[in-house]
Amino acid sequence: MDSIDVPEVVVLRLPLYVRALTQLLDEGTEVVSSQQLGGRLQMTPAQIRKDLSYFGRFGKQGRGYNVTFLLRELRDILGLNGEWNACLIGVGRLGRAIINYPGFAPEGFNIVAIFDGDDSRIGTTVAGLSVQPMRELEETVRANKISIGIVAVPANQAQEVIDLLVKNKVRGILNYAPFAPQVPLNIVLRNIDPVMSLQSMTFYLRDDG
Amino acid sequence: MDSIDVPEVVVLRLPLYVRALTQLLDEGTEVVSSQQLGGRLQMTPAQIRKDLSYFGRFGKQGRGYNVTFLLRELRDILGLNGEWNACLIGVGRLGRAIINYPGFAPEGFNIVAIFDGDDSRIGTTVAGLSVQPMRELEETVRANKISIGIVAVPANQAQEVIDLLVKNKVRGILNYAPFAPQVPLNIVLRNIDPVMSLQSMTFYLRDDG
DNA sequence: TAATGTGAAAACCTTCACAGCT
DNA sequence: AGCTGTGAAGGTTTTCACATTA
Repeated sequence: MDSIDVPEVVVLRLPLYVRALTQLLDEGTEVVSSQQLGGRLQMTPAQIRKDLSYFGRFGKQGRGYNVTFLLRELRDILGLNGEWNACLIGVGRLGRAIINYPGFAPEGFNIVAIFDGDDSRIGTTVAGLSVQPMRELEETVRANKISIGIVAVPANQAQEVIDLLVKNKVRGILNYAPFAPQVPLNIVLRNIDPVMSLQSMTFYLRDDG
Repeated sequence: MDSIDVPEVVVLRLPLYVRALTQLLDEGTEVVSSQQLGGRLQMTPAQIRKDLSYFGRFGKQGRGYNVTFLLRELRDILGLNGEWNACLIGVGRLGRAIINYPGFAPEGFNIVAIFDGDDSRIGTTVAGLSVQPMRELEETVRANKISIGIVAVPANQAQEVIDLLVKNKVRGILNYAPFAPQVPLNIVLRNIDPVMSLQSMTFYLRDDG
């Protein structure tokens, strides 16, 4: 393998390209140049070409990129052509919003099990799934080949939930709890934290910025 | 002013420090070193010291940082010691989840008005606020000094909503719609996009990563 | 002694600019 | 003629390492 040396920032941008290309496809565009793509995404054509060059040569000189082809390649690189099983931990207000979010499934992310530490919620049904107790996590993760854990418990319980996921070989964690998790180096962590987003935004909004 | 030259990455990390310091304060810790803080946040002590040095000299050699003091300073730098008024556009499932999210208000972010383009929703009440039609946005934004717009409409309507916010002098936009918005340079945009987070995560989860 | 604050060095990332292909 | 792919240049960010100070 030679994908060892792709900068992480580049990987973070690939989904953006996937988005833009999907939209272009919907619009019926067959070919796109780095110039045009850059226009949509507000980035330089050179950056797009350089990013793509880490993975291969997808364009045609003088012409640009075939949208369908590039899209398939990028989805392949990101591992998006299969399905991913995820579990959700925490079925409070936030957790229920997450499980009802209609954006995951069409992209191949399936929440196949839900857990909660609160006994009164065990056995209730949310979005067609029965809420399971935490002690069933190990078995369920294994049986369902769950590789992603979505954490939607209160901040003060989130670290122990994350530790449990890690112990059970869940390597990808999407954390919605507003705190800074500690995870081993081999775990892929993504935080969804709107308050933090706002807190850095205000720096630029103060007085006149 | 001399804050002109603070790298954006640094500003993006400040809220993380705010988080960690708040937690330390809760735990009763009075003084913290860059070493300890780095341990919690999984970053190097040098980076923390360098980041802070853009804004002033907050520590004491041989000792570390006074938690209360540093927290207040950082909140000041970020403009978090006052209140911020925001409006929400889109009161579908996602919008309702956002307005019911209990994390905003304690941090000084108040959603004071909600809008929707769908006539059937106008006048209904969500979380104590009456849903207003889009045409009232201009007046409401002005009257309530709204500086942040939270966008929770479907992707295909999001650009026009953002254009409208921009036209009405809303300079900060928190976008939940899964697409790549185009905004003028002076607008501060933050995207909340869990699917994109997952799509870059899977790159590292494929085969053995 | 212990930890900050900071120039300088190293690493990393973006942009340039152009050869080469269609 | 037009656009890609890419070394090299330029710029930015991180890390190092140490003088300095409580």
